[in-house]
Amino acid sequence: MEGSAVSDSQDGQIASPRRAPSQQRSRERVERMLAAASALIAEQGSDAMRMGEVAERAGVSIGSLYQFFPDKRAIIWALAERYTAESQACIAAALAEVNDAEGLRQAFSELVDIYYRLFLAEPVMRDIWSGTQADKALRELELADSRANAEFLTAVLKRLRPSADPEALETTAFLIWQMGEAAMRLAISVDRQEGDRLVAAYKRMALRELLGA
Amino acid sequence: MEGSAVSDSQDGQIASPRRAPSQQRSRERVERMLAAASALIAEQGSDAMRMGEVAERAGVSIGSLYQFFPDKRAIIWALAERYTAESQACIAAALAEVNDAEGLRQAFSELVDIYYRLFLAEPVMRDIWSGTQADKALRELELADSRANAEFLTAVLKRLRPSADPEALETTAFLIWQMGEAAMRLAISVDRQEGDRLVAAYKRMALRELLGA
DNA sequence: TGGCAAATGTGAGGATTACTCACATTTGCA
DNA sequence: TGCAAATGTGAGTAATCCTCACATTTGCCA
Repeated sequence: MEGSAVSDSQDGQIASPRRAPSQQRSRERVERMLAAASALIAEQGSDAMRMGEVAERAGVSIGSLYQFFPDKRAIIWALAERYTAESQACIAAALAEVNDAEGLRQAFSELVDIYYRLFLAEPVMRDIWSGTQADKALRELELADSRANAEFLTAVLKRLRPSADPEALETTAFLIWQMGEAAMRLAISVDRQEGDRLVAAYKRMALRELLGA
Repeated sequence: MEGSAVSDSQDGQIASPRRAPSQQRSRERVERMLAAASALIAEQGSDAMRMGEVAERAGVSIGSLYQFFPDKRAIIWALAERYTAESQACIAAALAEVNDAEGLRQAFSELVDIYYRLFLAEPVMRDIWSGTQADKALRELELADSRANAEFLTAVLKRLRPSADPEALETTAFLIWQMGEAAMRLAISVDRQEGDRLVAAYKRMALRELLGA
């Protein structure tokens, strides 16, 4: 029982694949399952997504689905993980080279715009991040992701303001990041015009905090 | 069929009592149902709350429960509505008399503290606001509540800065309010010390925005 | 190449739970 | 007192997640 590759989701813990697909065939099938889940979430939201429907659309049996995903949340979690990994790389790249205030202003402004467009365009991401508050495992993932992203920001701030209290900078960066996600969620849930204004206001506030020591 | 007091919850719409309790007896029973639900949510969270358990603990049958609440969400919604009504009155009172910058600073600071303590102390409120993102009806309620609260803040800002663009003030107030709720949710999901720092940082940022024109 | 263990595939059925409904009881009122 | 409306009941229905005993396929080695 030890040494098994199995890792079930329990309580609020992370739900990784029940069994890692080792053969080419199963890897392809798992991809089909994820694609089906993604499509269904885009159409109706993750809450309305039925496991039977995912299996049917992926052209596999319900048993196969559960061979690789211990439960429904695990599928959503797997999709969320992909998004976070992608966006984290993007964020790291955008902030890595920033060395002055003007650079930070530009990079941050661009990041906010990218995120906003992503939220507007990606129903799956939107849905998953919405459910983030209710699901413990997803919330952990989002918090971890947010901390990681905030760290890139902290690194920039430490470069720009070496004399400031590092802990305070960390708190500020983390808060700004989380508030950004809150602002985005808010922005996409009101009409487009108000959403744009809200994002612009957030950007202004965040930059004031980041730049105006 | 017209003129009935029935108002079922549909899709993402508001779920009000299926039938308004008109007799003393039923009013007391509805109170017991709400109390039972509240206790169960405090113990295990609204997701784990079972309708059968609510009925049992309230000492009524499952049928009686559904006589007054069209579905599970309606009970949660009813509890949420009480909280929002209470806190809105409190906020309105705190902001009504504010007429200068120093008054705003004090009133806002106090409000943030009150809210933070409330979030820390009230597991039910915490749980309900967490689920707010996933449930359409709850989200509507929270948005409406947030807009109402933001309006009190907007009124103050208009008094303090009569020459500013009113629409911009509204956007700012709404955003600050929503970010506050995000900051609170974040603060209670990390350890207490970091939570305190996050709330303090939020307060500082919000006040800078509110006061420093 | 044959054979075998491990990996993968299957879907009927178990278990849980929100919710319904046909019928019983209680209440307010003329 | 009688009766209609309000209220109360809980076994039963439906929907859905997930399991499990068994079938099939694959990789691998003698």
